[in-house]
Amino acid sequence: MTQYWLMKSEPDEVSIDDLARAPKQTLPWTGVRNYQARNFMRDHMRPGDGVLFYHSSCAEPGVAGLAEVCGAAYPDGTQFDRKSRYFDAKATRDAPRWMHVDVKLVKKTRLLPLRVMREQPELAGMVVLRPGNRLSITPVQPAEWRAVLALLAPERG
DNA sequence: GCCAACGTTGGC
DNA sequence: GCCAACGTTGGC
Repeated sequence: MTQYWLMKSEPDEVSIDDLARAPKQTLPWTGVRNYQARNFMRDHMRPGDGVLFYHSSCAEPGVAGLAEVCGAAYPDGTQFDRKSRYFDAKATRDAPRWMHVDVKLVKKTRLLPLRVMREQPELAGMVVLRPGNRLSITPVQPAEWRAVLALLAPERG
């Protein structure tokens, strides 16, 4: 059964346009260094799961597009790379600590600002909107997914 | 740049 | 295993 997720990315690092320009419009979701977020990718994501691609830590945070999970989780190469800011000295090839999935663009949408999302009663329960939430990957309920898609529908301008 | 929230680390 | 200190996230 398809599940839905919200995945945060800083557009200065990886934006929805970067995803659109990537080969096969697919990028590996590297650099996650939080166990809960890793566990979502490793244990719960399935190919075809829906992803809200969210821009964070920027002038206008919000949902910038739709994407989907493609493939199962596999070890994050950056944990072994001494030159990477994501290097993890405690990770080994035999016992990798950090796993990630690949994410493929479905479509870039107009921006749905966080500010607008907060105004929607049907989105009030979204994990990402909870005060103090810092988790970079959060589950999205089917009803929340449908509500976001409705808010992004072109006829709503 | 501020600061609240919260995850991680490490001493005990 | 507790918990204080510290670092990071991320909206504002």
